[in-house]
Amino acid sequence: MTQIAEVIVDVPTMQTNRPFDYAIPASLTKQISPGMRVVVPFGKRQLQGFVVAITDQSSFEGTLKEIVAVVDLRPVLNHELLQLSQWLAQSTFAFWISCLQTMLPSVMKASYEKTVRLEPTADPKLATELFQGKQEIPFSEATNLTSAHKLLQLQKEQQVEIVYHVNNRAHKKMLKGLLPTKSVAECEALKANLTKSAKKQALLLAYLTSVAGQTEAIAYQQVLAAVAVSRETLRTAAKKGWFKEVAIEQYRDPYAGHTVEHTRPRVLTAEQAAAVTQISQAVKESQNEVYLVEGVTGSGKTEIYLQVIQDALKLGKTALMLVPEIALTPQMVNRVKGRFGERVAMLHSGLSTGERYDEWRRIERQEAQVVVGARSAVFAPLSHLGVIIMDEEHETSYKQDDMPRYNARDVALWRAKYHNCPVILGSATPSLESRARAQKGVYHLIRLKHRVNDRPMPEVTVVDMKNELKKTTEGNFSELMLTQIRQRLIRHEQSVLMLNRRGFSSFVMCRDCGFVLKCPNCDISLTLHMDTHSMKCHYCGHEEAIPKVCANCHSHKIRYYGTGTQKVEAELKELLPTARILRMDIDTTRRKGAHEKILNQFGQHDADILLGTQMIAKGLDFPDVTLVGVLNADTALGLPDFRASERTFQLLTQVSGRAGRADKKGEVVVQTYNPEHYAIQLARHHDYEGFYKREMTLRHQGNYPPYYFTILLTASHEEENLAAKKIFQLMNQLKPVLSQKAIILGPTPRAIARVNRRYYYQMVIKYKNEPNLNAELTKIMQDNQETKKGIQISIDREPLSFI
DNA sequence: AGCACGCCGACT
DNA sequence: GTCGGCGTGCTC
Repeated sequence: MTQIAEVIVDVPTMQTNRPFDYAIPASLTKQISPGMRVVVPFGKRQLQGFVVAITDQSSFEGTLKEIVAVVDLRPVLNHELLQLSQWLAQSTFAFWISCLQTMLPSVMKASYEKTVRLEPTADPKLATELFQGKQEIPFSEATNLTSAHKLLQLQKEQQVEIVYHVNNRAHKKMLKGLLPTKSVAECEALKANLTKSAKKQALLLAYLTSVAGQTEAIAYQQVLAAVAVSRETLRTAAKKGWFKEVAIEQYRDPYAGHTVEHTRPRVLTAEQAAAVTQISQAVKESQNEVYLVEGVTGSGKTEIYLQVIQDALKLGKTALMLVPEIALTPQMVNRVKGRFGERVAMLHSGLSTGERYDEWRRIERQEAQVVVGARSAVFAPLSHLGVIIMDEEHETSYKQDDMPRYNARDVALWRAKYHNCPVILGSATPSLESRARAQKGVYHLIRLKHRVNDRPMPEVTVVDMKNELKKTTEGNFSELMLTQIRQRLIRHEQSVLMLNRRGFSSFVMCRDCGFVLKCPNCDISLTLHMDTHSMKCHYCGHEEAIPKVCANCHSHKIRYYGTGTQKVEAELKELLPTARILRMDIDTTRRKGAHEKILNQFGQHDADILLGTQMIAKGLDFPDVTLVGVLNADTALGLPDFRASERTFQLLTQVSGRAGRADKKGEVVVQTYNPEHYAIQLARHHDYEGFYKREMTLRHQGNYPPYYFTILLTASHEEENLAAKKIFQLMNQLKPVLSQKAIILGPTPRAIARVNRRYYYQMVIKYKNEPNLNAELTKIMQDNQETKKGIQISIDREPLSFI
């Protein structure tokens, strides 16, 4: 009976979002298995696809086509990851093929090429005129020289053939090497037969004697370094059969040249030790539990992670540790590499595609048992997972904002369930979703109340910028901030200044009283739309005129708010001409490695002040930094997002953690127009629990997460009215399916309504329990593909940004 | 996504 | 008459 493979083909559309059946030719039956990539005919073309199952019958009525080739010797996706891909596709409303591809290094995605090949029977004139003596030319080149029609005609006349190529872009770095085949005795015999003048060959044979019996291949490089013979001697020796010449696969080592200092486990505090004991027990007993580790910066979360990993390794299990991209600093990498050495694989955006592929293969071959990486590392092909760790669990970068729109936290929880292993979610400022689950007892809450060595928390001073403006002319620096920076300059200590760029000039605020215009229906800040010269709420669509006077204090100093890093740098240079300033923002860190370079410079005290955007809030730990200044704490508060307070609290807490070390006390100065705002006041007192309680009350009142689930639906079209029409139609389609308890916000135009010549309209569904919602949303995705007409629809489950 | 098929207007 | 524009439907 012929075997049949169910294949997901590389065509990301709704119509092809299902397995297609292919016959497995007899020659391939032995080597093919689910999780392998294959090349299959699809229409006229050839495509790459993934075998997701093997069966012996098909419901397809026609005759099945045969699989052309198998790409992999071994499956690139195991049973777990195949199942995960299916779940991911369903839960994020993405194409299955997109999910399969995001789980693998990008080089494993096929590239396609279309060429025209000359048939032997062709007119000789064609060979010179069109093909210029070549046998095969790219299709695009052919159409440049002649018309597409003419080519088709030539194809019908069997003068040319149109060929579709599927290229594998992943290339392994190969080295030539030798594999010893002769025994010691054989080597001695060969040596005895040599003429006296054959000194080099004698040397080589002596070497071969020393490695006789070794089953591992030795790279030529290594041989040449050990023995004074030339490449040519090796070549002739190989011909004579003294050894076997083999190709050795070489991993690109992204850390070559870096020396990593070996580190030992540190002595734990009582709190840390209790945490490690509890979690390691769960690792040992394969319990699928989630531990939320809530601890301020400096409470030693990383050491807990490392020791739990160590315990997992001792049990022969593996560990996955996820870290936000910006926190993957050399300091962080060295700490893990220093502890586990060769057993660690790193996956982050700093690697070249080739290096990433090599790290992935080291994991896949079980040569690495610990994986540290950013979002996509959650798909690392580790088997026997003992623990999954997600540091800075609240970070929004764990959510991917294009297809598939997955949150690495959900994937981590899924994998932990599959492997029956614990998950550690760590943060100084947990997301309300996670903290609330800990409250309900779904997660175990582990609170670290003390810092290692009982270091005091830095003192935070809040400066009310409304008063400052009355004192001086408009500027970004308060008197206190300047005094503090000057003090650091005198003491040869360093300062870190953060300019919050979130919500840059998108909202209007009164400079006298800090009043921000809010929507009367939603209690969400209104967004300034310069295109329509109005203030809009893009939750409910409310619109009003841009105010000329403050509705609260009738001041005329109401304006949109924001400033750039360059401007601040210039201002700072004028105020403090002697200070050496380093600027770190998107502009100065665009080049690869620039980020690291700036931090190194600052670490070597090449500058007194580091001025930057949010990116400086994480991962940097410099002993001489005793002042952290936040220039504008409240810009994010003005954002039309119910998570605005949460973000502000998290950011302030995080930057505060950058100030001061064991020996030098740190200070934090926060400038704001909203000094009484609870997010700022509670951050000032390092009171996460207080913030959690306060914010939960507000979320409860506003019917927001974690009390409600959310879905963001977006429709876009080049013509505004068509996009609007579609979103209203979708709302009408969904309404009858939803219960009375579901809340629909909108539809409204998106804050930046037009992007890339397309208009965007969106609506938000808030719900608690809607059994029919998933099916209807899936239907919407399918229907839309059939009646497209230029309309694009996207569905985002639990979006982290509503802008 | 491509590619074919089909139908319509604009030309050698 | 035919070339080439794009709307529609299919790919195991």
